[in-house]
Amino acid sequence: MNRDLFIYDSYQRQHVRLEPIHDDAIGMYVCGPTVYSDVHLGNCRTFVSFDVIYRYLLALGYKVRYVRNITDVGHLEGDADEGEDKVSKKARIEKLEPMEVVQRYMNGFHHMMNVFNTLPPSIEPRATGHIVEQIEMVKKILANGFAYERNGSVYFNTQKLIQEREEYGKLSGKIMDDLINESRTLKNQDEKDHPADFAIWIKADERHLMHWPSPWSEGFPGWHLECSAMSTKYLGETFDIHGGGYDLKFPHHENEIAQNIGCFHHTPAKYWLHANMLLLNGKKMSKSDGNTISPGQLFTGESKFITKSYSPMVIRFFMLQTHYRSTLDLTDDALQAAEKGFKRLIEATKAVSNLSTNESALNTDLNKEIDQIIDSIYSEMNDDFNSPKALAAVFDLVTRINSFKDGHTNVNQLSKDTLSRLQSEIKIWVHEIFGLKNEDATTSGEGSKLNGVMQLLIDLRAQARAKKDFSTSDKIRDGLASVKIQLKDSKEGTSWSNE
RNA sequence: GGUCGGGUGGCCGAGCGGUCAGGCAGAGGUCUGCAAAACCUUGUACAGCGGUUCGAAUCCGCUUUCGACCUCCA
Repeated sequence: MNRDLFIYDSYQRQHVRLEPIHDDAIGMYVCGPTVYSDVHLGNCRTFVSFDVIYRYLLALGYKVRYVRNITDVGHLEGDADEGEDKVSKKARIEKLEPMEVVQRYMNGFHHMMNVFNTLPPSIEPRATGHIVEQIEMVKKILANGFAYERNGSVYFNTQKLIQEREEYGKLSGKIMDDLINESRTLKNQDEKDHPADFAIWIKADERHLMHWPSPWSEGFPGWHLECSAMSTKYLGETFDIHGGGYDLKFPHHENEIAQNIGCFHHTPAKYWLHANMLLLNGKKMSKSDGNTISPGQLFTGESKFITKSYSPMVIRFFMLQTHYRSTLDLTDDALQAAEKGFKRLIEATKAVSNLSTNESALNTDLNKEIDQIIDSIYSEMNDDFNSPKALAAVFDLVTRINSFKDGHTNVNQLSKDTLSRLQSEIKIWVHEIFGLKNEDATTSGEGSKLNGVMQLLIDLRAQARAKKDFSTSDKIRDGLASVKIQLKDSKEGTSWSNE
């Protein structure tokens, strides 16, 4: 197994070789969603990106513990620490229990992750289930002198961290002097010693529906604290990979690093990975100016930004055609192109199973070429999970498979070993690593019935064609076309596919 | 205003010092009863202006433009 994997670490700002802390096991923490509304399509891209990373690490034979949290308390509205808790607010407005809000949107999130065929994480901890751990962490940070209490709330002392460790701001590229000086004029009315300080425990006012007892007040944990507490609990004080969206770099990840240093005197993760944003027609998605589209709208086609509906796997394929660290521009044209490309990929993945060789025309050069292409898929992916390049190599195989299938290239040039490697590797890549599944219904019970019906029609049409009864054969083909089933004639007979 | 990251052919997107990205669309061809599918061949590119280099899409500087985060303003 080729584990010569290089990744781009946002913290060091360079490509580095992935060297896990423990030889065969990797701990990976990815910041999950705050469940106070429907999943955003941009979130889906982030989680699909990390899903492919997770799947690839598994394919390399690593034992991966993938922890992705659910934020169900503590994420406040607005920038400041005095905003209202997002979940709490939604619950108040809709007159629901906070946990009803959480459950509803968490279910929706899980459903969408399933629709996009992402693997569930190994552990999916919730912030509200780890209040005790968070309180313990606040105690430690206080004991270490990196936090102070004001009227029942506890704040992290960023200035002390800057002075003693020259650390705060490193991940996000903030300049410490700016953090010290520029923000000094703002919001002096609150109880923090310094505007850059942030709350790790917040005293609940009467509006807050969710609160817990603590040594400082009846309150709730700050948003950033949950990730520090839960990653430590499940992955240890130091683990391999910490991931999340680019927009979480500051303040969320920066504050997380601060908390871990304040508590354990070192940063939590060896490597930081950040997935880039999804744009719509060249602009960021924003609900306020209407430049937004939901996964549901994509699947139904009900949006002014698209001309038709697109299936989840087409969207997933579309996402994989771009590197996870690049912004991705969603447009109708691009989706249409992705749809056709995806279809060709899936058709070839199915067709490869039917190939067989008798080795009567062995061609060592060709066998070597196929082997090299397969190896290159791995080496492309080893370059910071370069899925677009890996896909390009897979398409090289697609062309060759189709050529064998049509008889343009003699399949008997292949050795049995090469063919079986080709057959298994393309399925590993398409289905297991890229997580793309065949969306045809042919594998289900109804599907196999349909297969029988289709075979009958194909046979009848073949008979008609043999008798040069083209009006009958065309009637069958056109009739099927009108229900979106396409017939494809080839030397080896007729096959069919949806759309 | 600050920090960081981008501007690649008709569209989306890799590449980041010298060699083919890839997908989709376009053109020509093969196969086919006709189609479709598939295969083969093929054109058009690196925001602009300077500089470094034997050689730059790739490095440096400036200009312009876009995005993210922060800030400001509301």
